[in-house]
Amino acid sequence: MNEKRERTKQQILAAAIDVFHENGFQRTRISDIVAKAGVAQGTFYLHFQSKEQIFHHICSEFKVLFLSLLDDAADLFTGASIEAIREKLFVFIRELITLFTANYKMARLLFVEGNSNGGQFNGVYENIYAEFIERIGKHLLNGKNRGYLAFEDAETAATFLIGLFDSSLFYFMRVKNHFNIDKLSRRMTDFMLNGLSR
Amino acid sequence: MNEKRERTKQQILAAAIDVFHENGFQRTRISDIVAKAGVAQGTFYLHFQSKEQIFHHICSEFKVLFLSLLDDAADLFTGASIEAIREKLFVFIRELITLFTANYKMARLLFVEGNSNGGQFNGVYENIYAEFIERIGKHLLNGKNRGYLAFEDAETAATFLIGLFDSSLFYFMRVKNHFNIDKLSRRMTDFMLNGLSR
Amino acid sequence: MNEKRERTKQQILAAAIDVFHENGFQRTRISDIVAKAGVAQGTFYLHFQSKEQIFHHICSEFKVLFLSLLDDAADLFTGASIEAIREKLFVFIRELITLFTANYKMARLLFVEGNSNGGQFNGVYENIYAEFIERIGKHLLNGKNRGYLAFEDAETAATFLIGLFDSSLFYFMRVKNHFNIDKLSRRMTDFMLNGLSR
Amino acid sequence: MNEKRERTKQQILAAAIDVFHENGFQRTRISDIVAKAGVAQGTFYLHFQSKEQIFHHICSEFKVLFLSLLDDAADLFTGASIEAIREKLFVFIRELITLFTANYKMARLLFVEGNSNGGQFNGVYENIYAEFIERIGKHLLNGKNRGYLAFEDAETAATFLIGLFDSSLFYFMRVKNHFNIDKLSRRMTDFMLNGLSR
DNA sequence: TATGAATGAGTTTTCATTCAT
DNA sequence: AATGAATGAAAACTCATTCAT
Repeated sequence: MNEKRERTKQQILAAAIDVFHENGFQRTRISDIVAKAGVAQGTFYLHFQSKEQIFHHICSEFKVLFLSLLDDAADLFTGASIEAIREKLFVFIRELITLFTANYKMARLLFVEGNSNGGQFNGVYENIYAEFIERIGKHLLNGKNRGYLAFEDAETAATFLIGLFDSSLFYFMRVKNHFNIDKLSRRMTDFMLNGLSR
Repeated sequence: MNEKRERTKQQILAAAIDVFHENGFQRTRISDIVAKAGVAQGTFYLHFQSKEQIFHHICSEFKVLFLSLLDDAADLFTGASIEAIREKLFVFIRELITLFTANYKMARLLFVEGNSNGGQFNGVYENIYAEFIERIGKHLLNGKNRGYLAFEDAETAATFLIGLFDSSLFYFMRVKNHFNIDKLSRRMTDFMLNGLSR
Repeated sequence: MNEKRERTKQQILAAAIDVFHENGFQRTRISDIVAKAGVAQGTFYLHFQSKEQIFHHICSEFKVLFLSLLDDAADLFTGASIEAIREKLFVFIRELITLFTANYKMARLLFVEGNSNGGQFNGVYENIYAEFIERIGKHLLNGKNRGYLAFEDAETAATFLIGLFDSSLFYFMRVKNHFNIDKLSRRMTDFMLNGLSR
Repeated sequence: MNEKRERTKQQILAAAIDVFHENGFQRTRISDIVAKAGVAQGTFYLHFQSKEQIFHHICSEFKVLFLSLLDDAADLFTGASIEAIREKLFVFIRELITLFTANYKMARLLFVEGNSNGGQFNGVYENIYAEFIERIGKHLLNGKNRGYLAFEDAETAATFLIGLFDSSLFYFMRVKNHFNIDKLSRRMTDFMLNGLSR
């Protein structure tokens, strides 16, 4: 019984991600979600309180995945040599890209849809973006202190890296059906490390 | 007479930019716009055909400003020396940032709001973004051919530059009340050129 | 087994009386009733056919108690002396008030909730009210024929007595936490008999 | 223009009184009101905020009429003789009955519908009922002090009078198509004054 | 040209009732 | 007999757009 309930909830979630991605938050109707999920209108409200709430739920789900990846990157820009650092950064970026591509729709909901819409979901977005920048900024300082990196201001540098990462990644995911993750990760890594060298 | 009409239209446009920026496209009501503009509900439709149309109008207005700047940058990455290129790039970026900050709300409507919302305005956005990438990509090839720049794929490199530019610029405009345009332009220029060096 | 079933039904009934009284018929949800009764949603429909039906059931339950009291009052206003009549009336009124206070919520559902709500339950209410007036009217005629009472029209007089009784009793039950039943019965009796004297 | 707006509002109000009276508050739909008023659904919301609000509005309208009648009765039970008092009371009751019959539907909404519905509108009802009782109670004390009336407790006596008045009046208005206002007023007056004599 | 009252289609949400377990 | 998940019809309310003045 409980298992079936959970299955229904997952159906609704999956359908919601799809139609939110397709039509945007505002333009998707609950009726779109339930139609795609194959359940009745009222069933939606057994599992979620409102359209807003399910959107938050989806964003939070991706946020957890994303932040756990950030946690694993604690010693980014800390290594025995610039080549060791390059390798670590490459692995990290590849993991990030893999996460984003595997959850493209969710990622886009949080990072793009969440960023617009006149403040309605800016809380979630700004919160996670600030976290992203702060952590990368800290790691960058490590690299600078060890003499591997050169930049004037950590926040600015972090913003450059992250901006480059998210904006171009979403571009590729949007316009290319498939792209070589390894190659893109490598190019990003090189561009970033070059950008932060003297 | 005609002058008064024009003034009314400008009032509506200015109000629309404000409330679109504040509440997002979907959540702004025509009644919000006309209230802020100080005109009657019906007056809106004497000047614009629909909510969609005024949004497009605003985006187009910024698009014109933006593309004319791009036109001026025809010989970007073409110069007598790397330092000459650096200076040209710096000037170009500073002009871009100046344009974006002077028209922050319009810029954000086009680049952020236009990017989300499930395809409703993706036409405008994707169109201008593609143009941006294509032109920068061409300029980059010039720079590569002359031996000033090193990268494997022009589209990828252009995407990096533009992603870095727009994503981080919007971040600064959103979270900082004021920031030093010169300094930011300089740092971006350096980061970009370093990123594109061997 | 059958005993347990009956207990469940009583739980639902008790809960229904409470929440109907608290929120009114329309505003109580079946989910409120079952929540208070501590049973599942579906269980309600094993015992009652609908929300209307349980409301009717409750009203009928009180109606039975009420009419049996009326039956006992067959020889009201029939007595050896005005003082004997006064005593009989006093006892009758006291019994009525006792019944109403002991079943305040049910009484209010029938007499107040049943009187409003645009005809939905007016059948039950009007039926019992008409019965009330008719019987009291008949008793009053007895009293008049024997020369104990004076009034022009029995229906009018009965309406006065009953109106006075029900309206003021509900007022006291609503605004006073406790009140002296004996005293109120005595005052009502005196007021009524005085009102019906020359 | 403004006049037409007002006319529309009055149409909606009249329709609302009708359908509230016919179906009760909960069971009337906005669509019923606007259908009867001959306007569109949205027009309702140009004039009233919600179903609750228009109900309050209607009750308040009657409340004003009612309280102004109460104001005029300041010297009730104050007179040169019991017969003078009887005449004053008769006039007052006749005015009240006239007001109630002329505005039967509104009166019933406030005094009956407002009394039930599980507390949703009890505020309005209880407020006006308490006012009624308090004022009549004060007048009664005057009559008692001058030796014209006899009763133990003014609140109880007032409650009797008012209960008799409202409950029986609504009964007559409900079951009789027409009734003689003068005759009913006279009978009520006599019953009340007799009821309050030794 | 400007006004603002009116329109009515469209969407969310609620909740009595059903039914598989 | 009891459960509680699922249903879907019904209703309030919003708001872009129209149109008479």
